[in-house]
Amino acid sequence: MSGLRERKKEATRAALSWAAVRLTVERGLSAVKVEDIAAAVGVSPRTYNNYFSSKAEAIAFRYLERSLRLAAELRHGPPGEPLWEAITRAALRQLEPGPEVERMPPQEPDEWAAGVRVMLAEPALEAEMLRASKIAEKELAAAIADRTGTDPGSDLYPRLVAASVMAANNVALELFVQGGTGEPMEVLLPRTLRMVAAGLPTP
Amino acid sequence: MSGLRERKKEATRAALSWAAVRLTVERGLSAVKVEDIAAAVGVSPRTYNNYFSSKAEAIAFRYLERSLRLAAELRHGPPGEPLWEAITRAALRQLEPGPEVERMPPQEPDEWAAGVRVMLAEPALEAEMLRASKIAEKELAAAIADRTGTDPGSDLYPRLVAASVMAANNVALELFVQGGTGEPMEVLLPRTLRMVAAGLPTP
DNA sequence: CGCAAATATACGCGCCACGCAACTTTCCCT
DNA sequence: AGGGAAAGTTGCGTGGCGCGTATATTTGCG
Repeated sequence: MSGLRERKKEATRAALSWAAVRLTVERGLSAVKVEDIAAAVGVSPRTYNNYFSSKAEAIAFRYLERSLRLAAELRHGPPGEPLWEAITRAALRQLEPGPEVERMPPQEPDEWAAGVRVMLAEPALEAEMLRASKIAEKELAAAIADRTGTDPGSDLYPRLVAASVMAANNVALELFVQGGTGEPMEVLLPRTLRMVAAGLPTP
Repeated sequence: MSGLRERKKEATRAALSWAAVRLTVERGLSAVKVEDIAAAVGVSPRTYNNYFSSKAEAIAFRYLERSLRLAAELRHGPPGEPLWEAITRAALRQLEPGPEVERMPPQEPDEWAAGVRVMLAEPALEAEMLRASKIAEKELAAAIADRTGTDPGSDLYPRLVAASVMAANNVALELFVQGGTGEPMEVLLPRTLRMVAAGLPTP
């Protein structure tokens, strides 16, 4: 599992993904060629395609990884904890910056945030992010099914909870990057989760 | 709005979309070239690209249209109706086959259903369907905001409700096409909607 | 009936996903 | 430790696709 091979592979994948994000934020998606991303990491363009089958997939990979951590956290928590508390804790935990952030200190936070907004507006990106969401949702449904003793193949409950959690997550994230209110994710996310957990009666 | 021009355009778009679906169900996505779709409708390949920028988009268009009807139904219903009743009614209304179905009588329902399953398994398709979902979700959020007097730009409520409704819709649809239980959409959908509306406590 | 605008088509270019066949690196077993 | 198997990397080549541009054709409107 943690042989030299696997670790090197993951390092290359992360490097490619990160390079793709950085270049896209700097120049815009269409101005970045696959060749550029590969060159930035020091591999051949062909190798790039062994890791990611499109530019969008490389960029969305970072989001996918973070989303998958939600399900992983849920599995590794204390089994006795009430479901929704465990979910909220796992969701908050996923917000903590991973070890990859320290590699790229954002020197110009404002400019970078603007670039990210432009990046997320790309339709191709949007589709790939949603796909990542759905992959994570499947993992999450499996984890919830484990916890609640339901069957993800035939029961509605785990799927619905997983879908609702991702919905809450995405709504909070949207509102955050859109920056309407200045509230941080640590505030928005628990609020949306509480709302979907409690139900959504007309206010 | 309903000039000859517009209607012809919509007819061409629908024909292209439908041809794309039919050919894909018959042969599989990669075996269908854009040229084939254009030829089946009788327009040039370049014209095809004026309507849809990818094969996936053409296929997902039918799903998009149906999903958008949900928001439209919600707007055209009686304004006094309680929100969740209106939503449920609109969601069920959207299931009724549109006028386009009568044009293509499915001669072999079983074979066709199998083809649809294969089609939906394509990753590129999945991404496009999700994108369509999100477009519809935005419309739905706007409609809900109208009804409840909230602001879709800054309030969590309409976005969360819209996201939850689409989540319920998609979960029901997944379970239906996957065919685990033999229950029809008319049963699954109200159930998932009731669940997300009432909240999702641990069972 | 004729002009303006919108749409369809023809041509062409550059990018990109991917199969194939060598070559190199890592792993595992004795 | 060492050697063969397995996995990863790379170069080459190909076909399809997204799209810009220019031109022809059709529709809408006065």
